Amino acid sequence: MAAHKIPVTTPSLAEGARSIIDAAEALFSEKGFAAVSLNDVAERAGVSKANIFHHFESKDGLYLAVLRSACESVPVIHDLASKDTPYKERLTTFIRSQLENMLRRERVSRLIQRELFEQGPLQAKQLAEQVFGKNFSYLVGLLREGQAQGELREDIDPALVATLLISTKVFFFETRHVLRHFSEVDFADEPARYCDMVIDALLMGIGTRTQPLPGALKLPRRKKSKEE
Amino acid sequence: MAAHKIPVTTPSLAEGARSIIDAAEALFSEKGFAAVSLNDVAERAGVSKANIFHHFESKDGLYLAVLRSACESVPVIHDLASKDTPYKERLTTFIRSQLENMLRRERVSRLIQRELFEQGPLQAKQLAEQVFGKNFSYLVGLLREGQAQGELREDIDPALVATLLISTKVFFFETRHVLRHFSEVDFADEPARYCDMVIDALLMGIGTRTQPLPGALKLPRRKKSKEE
DNA sequence: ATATTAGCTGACCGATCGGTCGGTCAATAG
DNA sequence: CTATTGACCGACCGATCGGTCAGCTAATAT
Repeated sequence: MAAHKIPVTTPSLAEGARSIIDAAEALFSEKGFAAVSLNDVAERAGVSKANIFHHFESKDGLYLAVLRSACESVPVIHDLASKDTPYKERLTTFIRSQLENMLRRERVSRLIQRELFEQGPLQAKQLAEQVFGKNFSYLVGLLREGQAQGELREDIDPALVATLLISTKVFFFETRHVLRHFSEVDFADEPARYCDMVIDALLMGIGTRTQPLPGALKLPRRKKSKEE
Repeated sequence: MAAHKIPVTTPSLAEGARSIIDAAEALFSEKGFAAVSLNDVAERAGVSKANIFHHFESKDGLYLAVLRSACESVPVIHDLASKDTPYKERLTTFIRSQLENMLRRERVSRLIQRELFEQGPLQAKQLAEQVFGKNFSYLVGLLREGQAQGELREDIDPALVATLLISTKVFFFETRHVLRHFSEVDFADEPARYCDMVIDALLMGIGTRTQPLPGALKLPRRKKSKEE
């Protein structure tokens, strides 16, 4: 009886403000900041435009709030498996779940991604960079661990591999609709398989084995060269 | 005497129109379509706003013209070396020159990239996809060649590797200013070295060699596993 | 010499932009 | 009961938006 019809006027974030943020998030992530008018937001949220200014001080303020909410909602990447899980599997699971998260929460991802690529109001950019950086650093750590366990080449920069993996993930997310049109591509709708293939190629290498030593770096391998 | 003071009223594309396209290209690539007003464009081009409508039928028309000019200006990727050049070198040169081109022509690149990521006025998107697709297909061909010559694993999808390489290149271009802030990254200002490292890692693989056969695919490699 | 055309402009248009203001309404506090 | 407060709204503001229009000028065609 005590808890069956609470009016709940202010459920932690006004409810009214939430509907505005939701609407704004959808619109901003679709069309970008400049292309969205506050009339659009108000209409979509089902409130008056004046109400937006009651909850947020300006359009920029609203955008910042939206981005803040988006960044908070990005799931923190957690260590996924025990140490004795095969390293390749750990890496695959990690990348896979990251890509899956991006695809599942497309609006948020696009929002952050755009902020990363374009130059926005500094404060917003810092938010996005923070999320991205956390992601990046964790992956670098995971790769270092792989090196320490002797499963990854020691002579390779973990930051490079992290960049490579993340770029692959982001690029897939951003261009899968374009890739779908290409006759050469058959993985545009299979993110999991895509991740598997990428990690497989990266771990094994795409080159046929001609030199056994993994330590050989940079020396210009020349084979079947007729010159000189 | 015959060719030293020609008035050249219409040097193939109006000159006036060119200055408008130049200004628009700069602004659109910086801030995106919606955030640029025709007043900005007119001011930057040093013409009246009405003059823009004399040369182009609308803001969308101007944007399309800008994008068209940008796409045309993208250098066609040409076969770079003779067949007996070491394959790794050919690949490296190719990716390097592509990234260098992107960096050198930043405005154009950003314009096309944005069109690829965001959804624009269909016609514009098709233009960008065409440029991207040409790029992509050529790279796939180059990789197939590598397979035929026996320098690349046969059991790997060339389209996957092409996606991986292009994503790497694009991602570097888009986020180098962000990467620069990361303590783990020391290659944010060295595109050429970055390309070398990526190709090295990709060709050799980042994993330590545990199974000699390049034909072995997908079987879950387990080493030092205590389970079971 | 005259008509036509292209390049270009300032003045102007209705619509929409981000933002303000005065006020209504319901809930809570005293 | 009244006072206060926060959520909410319609009406409105000046500025700017994309776009139009009448007209000027200089080159070309006839």
